[in-house]
Amino acid sequence: MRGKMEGMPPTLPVTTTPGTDPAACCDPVTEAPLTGERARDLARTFKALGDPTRVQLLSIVAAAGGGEACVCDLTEPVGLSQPTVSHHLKILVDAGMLTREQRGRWGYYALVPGTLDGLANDIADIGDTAR
Amino acid sequence: MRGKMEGMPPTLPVTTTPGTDPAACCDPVTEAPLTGERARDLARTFKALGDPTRVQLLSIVAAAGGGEACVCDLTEPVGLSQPTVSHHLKILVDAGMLTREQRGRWGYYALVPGTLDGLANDIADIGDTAR
DNA sequence: GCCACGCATCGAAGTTTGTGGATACGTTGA
DNA sequence: TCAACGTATCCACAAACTTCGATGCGTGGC
Repeated sequence: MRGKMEGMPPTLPVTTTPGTDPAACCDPVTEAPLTGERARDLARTFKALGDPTRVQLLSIVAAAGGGEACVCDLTEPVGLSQPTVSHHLKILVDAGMLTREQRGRWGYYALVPGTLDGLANDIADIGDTAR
Repeated sequence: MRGKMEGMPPTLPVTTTPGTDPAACCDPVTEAPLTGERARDLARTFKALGDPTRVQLLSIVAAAGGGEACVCDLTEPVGLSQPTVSHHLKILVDAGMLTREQRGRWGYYALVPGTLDGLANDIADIGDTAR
């Protein structure tokens, strides 16, 4: 399918480079937009942020004094059990957005410096492709 | 729990405002970081981007000539069936990141202008809270 | 009026995810 | 040495997600 040449594209301005087959319904992908691997990496990060609890945890850690927080200060704001909070924190650590450091009895979570800015840039880049 | 005052915070610089109970393991949340509702909204957007296929679709649409693409040009790059691609596109539309317009026989998908930049700013804001 | 086409929707199967109770592990204080 | 504490891990279960084949709906050409 998609190989017939009956209907022509209606009103499209067609910015395609001359010589391209005009039989398609619209311009095919002009430039390679994102490799599959890059898309997978980005999606992995987005999935880690795809839960309200984790977004909240991340922002709490970011807003905490000293830039770090322990689990005991995180369970109450999100209103979930301690195992569940630990689970979410592990996902954020595995995604490379938080670090965990054990000091004495407590485990402290802190933001990994560049990741949020880097992610913001990646998102803006996708938008810039459209121009 | 978390109300005992036995173990004291080890080496924390403690930037807390004086008068705060120093018995906690670390500074509690100093400033309200993100309302639950805001976190939910953000997470909803992130979840929409939490699939490699959707990230790829978004970037293909962004990179397409004219800033829009029809389903017939999207199924092949992602290597999935047409119903599945339609499903992913619907999720992106519901998330407010794409628009769908029917012109003649074809349905065209295009980026919603401000959303990606807005999302990039939101992410950067969370990071800015930390520092 | 009929058929071909592009695409959305429906139904179903398999997988992943969120959640909490129970429990194990390392640390601290007695 | 032992008990209490802070957390991570294990287990189980319900809910949500991804995927595709089948089907329905609107548009366009004959």
